[in-house]
Amino acid sequence: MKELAKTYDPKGLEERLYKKWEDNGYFHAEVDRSKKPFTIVMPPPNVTGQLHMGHALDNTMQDILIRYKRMQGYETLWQPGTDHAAIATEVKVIEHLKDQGIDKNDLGRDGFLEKCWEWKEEYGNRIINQLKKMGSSADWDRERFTMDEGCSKAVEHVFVKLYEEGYIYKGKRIINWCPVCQTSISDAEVEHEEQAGHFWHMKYEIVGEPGRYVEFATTRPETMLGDTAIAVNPKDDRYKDIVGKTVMLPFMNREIPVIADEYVDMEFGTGVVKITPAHDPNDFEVGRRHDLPVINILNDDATINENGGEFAGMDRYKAREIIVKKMDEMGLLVRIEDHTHNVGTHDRCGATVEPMVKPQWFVAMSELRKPAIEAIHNGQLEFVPRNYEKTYLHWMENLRDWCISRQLWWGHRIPAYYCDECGWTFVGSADDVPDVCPKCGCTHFHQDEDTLDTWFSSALWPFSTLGWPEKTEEMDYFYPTNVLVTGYDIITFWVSRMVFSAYKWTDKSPFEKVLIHGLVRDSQGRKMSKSLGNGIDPLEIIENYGADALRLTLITGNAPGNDMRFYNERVENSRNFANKVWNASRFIMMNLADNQVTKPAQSDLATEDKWIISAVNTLAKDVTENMDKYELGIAVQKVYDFIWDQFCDWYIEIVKPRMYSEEYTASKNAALYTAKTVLINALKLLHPFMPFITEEIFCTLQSEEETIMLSAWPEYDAALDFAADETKVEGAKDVVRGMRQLRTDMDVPPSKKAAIHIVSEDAAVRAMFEEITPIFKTLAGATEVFVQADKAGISDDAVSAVIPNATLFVPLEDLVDFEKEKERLTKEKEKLEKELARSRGMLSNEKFMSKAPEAKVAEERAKLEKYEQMMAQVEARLNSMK
RNA sequence: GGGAUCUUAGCUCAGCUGGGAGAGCAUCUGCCUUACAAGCAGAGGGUCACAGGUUCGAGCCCUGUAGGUCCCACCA
Repeated sequence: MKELAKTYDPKGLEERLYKKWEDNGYFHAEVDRSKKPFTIVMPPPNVTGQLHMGHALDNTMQDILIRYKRMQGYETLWQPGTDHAAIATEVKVIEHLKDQGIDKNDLGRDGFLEKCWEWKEEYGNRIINQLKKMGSSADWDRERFTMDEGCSKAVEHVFVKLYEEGYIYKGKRIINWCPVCQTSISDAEVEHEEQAGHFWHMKYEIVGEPGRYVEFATTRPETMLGDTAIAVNPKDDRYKDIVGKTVMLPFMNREIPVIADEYVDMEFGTGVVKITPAHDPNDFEVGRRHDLPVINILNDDATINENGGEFAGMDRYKAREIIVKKMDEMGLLVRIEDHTHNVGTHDRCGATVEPMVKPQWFVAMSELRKPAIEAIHNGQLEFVPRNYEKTYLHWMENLRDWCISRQLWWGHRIPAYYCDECGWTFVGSADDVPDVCPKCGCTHFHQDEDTLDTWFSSALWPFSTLGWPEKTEEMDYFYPTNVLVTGYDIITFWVSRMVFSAYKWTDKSPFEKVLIHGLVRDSQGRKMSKSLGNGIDPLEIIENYGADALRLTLITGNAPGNDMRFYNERVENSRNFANKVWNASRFIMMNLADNQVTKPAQSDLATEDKWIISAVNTLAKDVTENMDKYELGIAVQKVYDFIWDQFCDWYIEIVKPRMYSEEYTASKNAALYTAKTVLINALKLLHPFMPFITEEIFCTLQSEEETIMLSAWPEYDAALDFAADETKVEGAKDVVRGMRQLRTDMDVPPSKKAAIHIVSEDAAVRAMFEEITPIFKTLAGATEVFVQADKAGISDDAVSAVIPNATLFVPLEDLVDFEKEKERLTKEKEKLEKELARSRGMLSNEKFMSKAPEAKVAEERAKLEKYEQMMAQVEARLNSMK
């Protein structure tokens, strides 16, 4: 067997093992009807993105689930791919071109797209390679891209169908416009941020009644240039008489009507609102109700356009300043109030969004969302944790139509074609565009300039990646997928849209569960961001500590849906654990050496052997349960505790003398066999979380040809349940701890002496004591252990029999501080009293007795009996000390 | 304004359907014991935010209060 280094060094090893896995095709999934499928579709990272902690967490969780299910014998497909990330990529490419002194518009559409594809070729594999460094066992043979041929076909198919069925329409509606990116954006892409601003109280003069004014307040004075009405509440008596009259709009010298609309809140401000249908979503609605003209006063870059009269060409904020000044000069500015209000900003660039009226493409949501809402109510779709269902439902229920057109070049171009002459519209694939316009007979068509929102293609991801709309074997076998793992931040962007799309096109939910995780924050709880420069690079962590340590850190101590803080001390602990596993394995391998270990007869197994076998058996059951409930953090914590606290700190220590035996005895064989098998099972349970180190050790123990990846997940085996031995060893541990404590208190050197205090008259307890004596001998320096039989309990002879090598007996009273002991016993008594009350309470409770399973009742009875015994002993001891 | 969520050890956080308060880090003590000092054996430290309620029993369930975080939302 090969020698292992003294400390675990993941460098080189991870790369080597990953290559082995990939070369052997272990990640690859095929349609195999003899097996049950398990599918996860990977949230596609931005094609030109870089791995950050969010990806690291997301992918680790998915990889854990996939590896777990794979070991359980499922045909596991982890479907990977990348997203073209329309605006994110386009912005990057534009910046890159700018550095070279090239302007996007000079290149033209085709030239620019060529650059984008070049960019994609150059960086497209970067993030994939980074995901591989994490150990991700995705089926890379099936890697997809949202703009590859198949996905693009799916997108076109969906667009055309939705259009034909009337769900997609083109309309002049108010949309969010980003003046910096020069494109429309959807509601979900707008972030509202509170900003300090002003409330400008101004007034317009009523036409025909010189000297009479209507006062109102606004946060955006410049929009007055596009005002087409003044509105009051119809119930507002203050203004009843002016409804129907007109007021004079300064600068523009336009008469605009005073209208009455329920939208106006009488309590707020002066109860009067200026109406600018072109630049406010509410005003737009009001305008529609009253058939008001829509006057757009802004250019695409948010400067005032020719409709703004004398202000044309000015920046929006400059215009605001001057308008306020002039209004003041005209005596139309009443006062200025400080006011904080919510301003919409573009989540990509941070620019203040301007509501604008533009022709855009929309998806009508009111019908499509229905099954997606119903899915939660009928349980076809479940979130983990459940409370995110509320977020999802709330969003779904309050949804407006989805603006899907973007004024970008990088993306799926809208498959709509217009006749050059008459504007007749054809929606369909390029090949089907008619040669002659059926309306005017002209033969020239041009395609819509806009592209689709990047989430339009993402919405189809769970099935477009499996070949849909073609009828594929994959679609039939792997779909619907089992679980989607993603952050709560994109439930609205992505999850909701996948769900309604899936119901529309496949008639079912795209996944059974959505496992939600939180954000990875820095050590101070801040979001990791480029601008703060507080991002921790996962690759750097991998370089310094290894991928396993990173993965463990991301999963430990984190509950689904909760944010987590990331800092190096936590990774160090994970790294230390990896080292612990490494060294424990190394120890076992050293002792295995050239010995031919054989399966021992059950009679050769020592108490501690059965204990640890039983413990790992129970562990497998518990961990499996946690995994099935997606409690990954709890699952790995249990494995961690088992390996470190039970297996290393107790089992290996207990068993050392047996292993050191020169002669190859049955006892040594049993210890080696037990250690090895328990280690292998523990490694398997750990493998989904820490794939590399477990594979390396597994292969060293077994053979290079094998892989832990495809080994069978440990299953609970009732035949390996040795509850009695677990109890014995747990008892022995208690006594050993007590001895250590006593020694510390007495300041006795470890090799000198110790004491065991037996408080039992029970022959069975004495027998058990005898059985576990080797443990005391090992862990407490046996040959010089001092034992004092309790006065009420065992005779000195009995003790001698138990520890034949004991050389000296010292009366306990000489070792123990009498007062301290009394204090301890009193506390013990109090504790026991509480326990007794609890136990008696439970057993006398009707509900508990009638509902609790029998085993639980029996357990409680046993406990009560035990407590009663202990109580009697404590009381006897206390009395004897008086 | 609506909704969600959190408050547990000095710090960061677990705690699954109510049934003996936990981990890591930090602190302190003693150990280089032939797997591991990236280690071992221990210790200290918590009115589980506060106040009520349900229960034999509450960190967990209910109500209220205080404070924090996040999401959604058109108050001009």
